[in-house]
Amino acid sequence: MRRKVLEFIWGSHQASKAYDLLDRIKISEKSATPMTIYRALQFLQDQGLIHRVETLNAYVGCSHAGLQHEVLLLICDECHQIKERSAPGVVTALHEDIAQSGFLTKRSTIEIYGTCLNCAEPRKVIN
Amino acid sequence: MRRKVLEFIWGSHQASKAYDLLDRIKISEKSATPMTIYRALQFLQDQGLIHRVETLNAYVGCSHAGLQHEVLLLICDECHQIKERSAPGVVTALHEDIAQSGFLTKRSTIEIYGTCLNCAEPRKVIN
DNA sequence: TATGATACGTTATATTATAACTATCTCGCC
DNA sequence: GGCGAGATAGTTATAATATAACGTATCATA
Repeated sequence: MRRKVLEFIWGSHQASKAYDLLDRIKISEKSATPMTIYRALQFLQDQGLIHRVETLNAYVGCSHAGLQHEVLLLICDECHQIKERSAPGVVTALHEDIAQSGFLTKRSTIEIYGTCLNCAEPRKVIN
Repeated sequence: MRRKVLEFIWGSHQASKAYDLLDRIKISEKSATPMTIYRALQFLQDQGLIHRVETLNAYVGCSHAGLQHEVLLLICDECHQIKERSAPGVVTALHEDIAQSGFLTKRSTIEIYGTCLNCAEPRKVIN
């Protein structure tokens, strides 16, 4: 079950919605309900295999599975593809900056919207 | 209506949930429904008077109303108070770093969880 | 064999948010 | 004064997202 959910999520560079996953899972697993999906999603998050995209109420595969890391998601407004970026330097700088105000960071959600390289320079692709 | 919603939100340093606001508004405005609240919230966001806390599905007053700014929320796990921090330097650095990979940032959501100064050093308060 | 842990099934419900249509109010303008 | 346009709010219904609570099957192993 969990594997199937993971495969669906990994099959897309866009974020997957829980109920869309449910619809797809139901084709082969007739007994699937929302619980089925949410349990799988919880498990996969616990294992660090997927991330939840908070701004979209959706889920995306983790590109650095296994490694502990700060999550920084770049979400393209045009193609809706999501890239996970590891920018430990800047993120650490951000945390240190925040620490100066006396706030002890435990975890952070950073989701950035804009235009990805492919969508910003379509000519490179067309010509 | 909008003013009342804003007052309720501003009356707390914690995030306000839409349906909690609804319950409170209903005391004086019997006709209030979810639409009432969500319309007010939308308006207040458009005016830059409040921010949505994506990780909590909740809303918090903006401490820099009127100014255009990157939003960076510090959320304390202990007291649940939320501080809005403007850290233009680091956030700009983050955007520039991301720009190097060819991604053009339009907007970002940054929500950081941890322990605030008051909760981290309770002795300062007690002694 | 008992038993405890794990994964999944099942039913119900909670929580968050929007669609679509209607009504009212205000204000400028003829 | 009366009319029309835009803004605000009322009303009804429903969509979308997520969890609670309890039941069942399987399996390793003490």
